[in-house]
Amino acid sequence: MTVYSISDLSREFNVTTRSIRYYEDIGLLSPQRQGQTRIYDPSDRTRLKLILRGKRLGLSLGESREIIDMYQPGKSNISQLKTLIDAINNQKRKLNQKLEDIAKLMEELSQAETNCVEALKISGSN
Amino acid sequence: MTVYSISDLSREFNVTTRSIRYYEDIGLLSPQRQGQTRIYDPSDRTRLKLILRGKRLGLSLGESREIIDMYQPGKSNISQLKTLIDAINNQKRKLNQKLEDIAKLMEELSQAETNCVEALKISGSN
DNA sequence: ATTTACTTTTACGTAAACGTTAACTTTGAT
DNA sequence: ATCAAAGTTAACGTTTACGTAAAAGTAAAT
Repeated sequence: MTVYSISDLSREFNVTTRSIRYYEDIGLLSPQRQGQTRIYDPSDRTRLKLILRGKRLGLSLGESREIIDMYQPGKSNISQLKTLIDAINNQKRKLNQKLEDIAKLMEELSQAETNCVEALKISGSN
Repeated sequence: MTVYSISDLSREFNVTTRSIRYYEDIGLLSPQRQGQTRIYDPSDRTRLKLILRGKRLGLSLGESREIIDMYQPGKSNISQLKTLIDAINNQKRKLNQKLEDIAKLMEELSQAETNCVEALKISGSN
């Protein structure tokens, strides 16, 4: 069974140990302890990965928490499940908006790049 | 020539006037004045739209500024143009990372949704 | 044994991006 | 004329997500 120290994860994902402990403070992680020392297992590592992916997408830690919680429905009754499905579709809508935004930005950047290249040509250099 | 008041834009894009004035404070907008009152033209409106799109993508206001600046190369010499092209491609790389992240998240959410629907079926309801 | 590297808790500090009064002016409507 | 709605500046407050010591425990290596 693989385990990780806090600096293992810190190095692998290029985050400070301060951040990792902070994620624990707000309940996003809860590693085992060996005495005082934190011991992370693969599932902790996965959660951290999800948190960081969320960050890259501009999610707040709170939003990431919501999404991560969607993966473990736990002991849910029917109305809870329905609520969850709604929440999931909500997230999907937001993500689709982001896809749209990215597509537009990409196109505009390509246009800007073309303009630059043209300007370079005109200036007669390479 | 169309112009907008601050509350016009506030309503249209669902941001507070405080935010719009803040964007001006940090130099992202610079509307004309009619006496004290701010008057926004279509290009101001476009810039605001770009800022807000950046926010949805999780960009900081500084990052949005950088990108917006890419659209008006201004009076640039050759080495500046080359630097700009590099910067553009850098942004594109980041955006591709985001696309990847979103694709994974989407898939996982779909999986989570399927699990929910299955759980609902098993519980015999609809 | 002691240096070195890693870990811990505690706590104050900080940058970004606004929120929230307050106190005041301007302007269109009645 | 005056009242309400919208605009202004100025300034302090707040939340999020950590940064940055400080002081101390632990474990492996020399």
